[in-house]
Amino acid sequence: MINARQGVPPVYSRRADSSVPRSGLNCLTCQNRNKAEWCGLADEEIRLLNKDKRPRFYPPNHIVFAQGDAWDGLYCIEAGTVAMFHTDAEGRSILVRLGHAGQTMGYQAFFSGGVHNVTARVIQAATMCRISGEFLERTLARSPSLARRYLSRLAGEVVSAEEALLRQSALSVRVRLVHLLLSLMERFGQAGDEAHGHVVMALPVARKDLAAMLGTRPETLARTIAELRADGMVRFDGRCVVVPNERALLDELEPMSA
Amino acid sequence: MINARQGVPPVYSRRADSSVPRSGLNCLTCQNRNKAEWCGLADEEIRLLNKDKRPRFYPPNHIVFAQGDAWDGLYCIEAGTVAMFHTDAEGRSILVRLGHAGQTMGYQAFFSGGVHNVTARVIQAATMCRISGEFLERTLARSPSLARRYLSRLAGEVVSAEEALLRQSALSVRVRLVHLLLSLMERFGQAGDEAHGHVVMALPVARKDLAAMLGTRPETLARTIAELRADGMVRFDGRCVVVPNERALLDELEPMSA
DNA sequence: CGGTTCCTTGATAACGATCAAAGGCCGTGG
DNA sequence: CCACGGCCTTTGATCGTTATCAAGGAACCG
Repeated sequence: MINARQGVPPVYSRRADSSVPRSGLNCLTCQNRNKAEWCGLADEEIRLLNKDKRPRFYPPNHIVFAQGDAWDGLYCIEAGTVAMFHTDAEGRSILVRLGHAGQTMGYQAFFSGGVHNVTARVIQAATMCRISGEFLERTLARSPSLARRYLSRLAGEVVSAEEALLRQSALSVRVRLVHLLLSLMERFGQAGDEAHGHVVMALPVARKDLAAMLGTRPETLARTIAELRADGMVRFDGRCVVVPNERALLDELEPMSA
Repeated sequence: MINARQGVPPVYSRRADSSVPRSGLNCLTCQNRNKAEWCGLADEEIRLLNKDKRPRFYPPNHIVFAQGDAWDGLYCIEAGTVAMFHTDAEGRSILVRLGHAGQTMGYQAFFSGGVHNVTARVIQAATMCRISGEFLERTLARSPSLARRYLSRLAGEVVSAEEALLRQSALSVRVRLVHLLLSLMERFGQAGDEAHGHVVMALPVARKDLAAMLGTRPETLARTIAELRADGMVRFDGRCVVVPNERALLDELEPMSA
C-alpha cells in the first residue's frame, strides 16, 4: 500500500560531490572503530574492510539514498549527521532516526529485501564510507559474531520502534517533545556551568525536521515550544537550546508526583 | 523511561494448564514446518529441535510471558493465536502484533538483551512448543542460515514498524481501520459466494483488542465501525465481519481518484 | 539584492479522548 | 440449568488537542 519512491523531495543531489575523501581514512585508526558494528572484527578483517570501503564527503541536504532505491551498499558514518525519513504515497513523512558518527546506515534494506524504505538526507556535512555488498556478504559468512551484532541491533530497533509507536498514540506533542529533547541532550548536550542540571545544546536539526521527528506539524511544534518557554522549562534561540533545570523536564514525564 | 513490568494486567495464569501436549507433536511432521524460521534446517537439526522442544496447551487469556520478564525461551506456535501488547508506565497499551500458527515468538527479547518488551496473551486457544536458549544458541552457531533468516525477519519488522508509525501519525482512525481489516482479511477472510469481492471473516480479536491494534479507544472504534456500516462498507455482527465489496474498501485508501 | 524557504502567530474546524450510562454477552458459581 | 456479577460494547455529550488555512516576518542562498 504505502508505495515507495513517491513524495520524496527532488533535492536528489545538489552537486554530487566527488569521491575524494577528506583525507586518507583508515578503518584501523578510525575514531569510530570501537563504536561501529565492525568493532568485533579481527584486524585481518578490518584490513579487508579498509580496502573495500570507499570514503566520500557529503554536503548538507545531499540525498545519500532514497526510499524505493535498490540497495547499493552500507554507509559507515565517519563524521556528520544524517536523517532518515519514511514517506508515504501522499508525501507525508516522518523522521525515523538520526545517524551519527560511528553508526552504519542501510543494513535494514540489505537484510530485508534490497530496497531502501527510508530516504537518507545529510543534515550536517558528513564523511561516510560506502561498503559493498560483496564485502558484507563475505564477512558475515566468515565472522558469525558480525551477524550476531546485527541481530542485536535490529532487535533493539524493533523494541524502540514499538516504544515510539506507543508514545505516538498515547502521549501529547508536549510530552513527546520533552522526551525528544532529553534524548537529544544525551548526545548533543553540553553540561552548563550552573549548579543543578543546567544544560546547553546545539540542535542538529531544523524545526521542520524536529516536527517530523515528533510526527507533528511545524506550526504545532512552534506553539509547543512557545508553551514550554512560557513555563520556563527551556530557552530556544535558533538552534541553540538551554535547559535551566533538567529535573523540571524529567518531572514532565511523571504524571504522578509525591 | 517507559518502564517495564507495569500496568500489565494481573490475569497472569488462569489455571496454568499442564504441560501435556494435545498429542505427541513432532517437528519433522509439523504442519508448520515450512512456515517457521526453522524451515531451512537440515533434518538432523530438526531432530534435535524435536528433542529440545516442550509442547504445551495454553487456554485463552493465558499470559505466556509478560513485559519485563526475563527471557525464558522461544515459543513456536503450532495452532491458535497470541496477541503481543506493549505497555507503558501508565498502563496504556497497544497491540503490537498477532502471532499465529507457524510463527515463533520471543526472539526479539533473545536478541535484544534478555528481557521481554511485550506481554504475550493467548486470544485463541493455542498449542505452542517452547524452545530453549541453549538449543537456539547451539543451532545459530551451527547453521548460519538460521541467523540470516532471523536477520531478514527482524529487518522486515523494523520496516513494518516504521510504516505503522507513519500510519499512526498521518492517518485517521477510519483509514487505519480499513487498512487493518484488509490485512486481517488476508489471513482470516473467506471468499464469499457473490460476484465482486464479497468477503467474510471471523475476527480473531475482541473489540477492545482491535482498538488496541489501532492505537485508539474502544469507544472511538465503535463509532468508526458504526460510520463504516452506515456507509455500507462493512457489516459487523459480533466477531463476524462481512465486506460486500472489497474494492470499495480499497478505494478508501486512495485519496485521489480519476 | 531578490527570491525562496523557514519559522512563528492567529483563527478555525475536525478529530479523537474522556466521562457517563445503558444494554448485552459470557463465564462462574450456585 | 439458571441466576448473578462483571466485563465488554455501544451511544451520547462534551472538551481538549492538533491539523489546517492564512499571513507576516526572518533567515538564507544564489
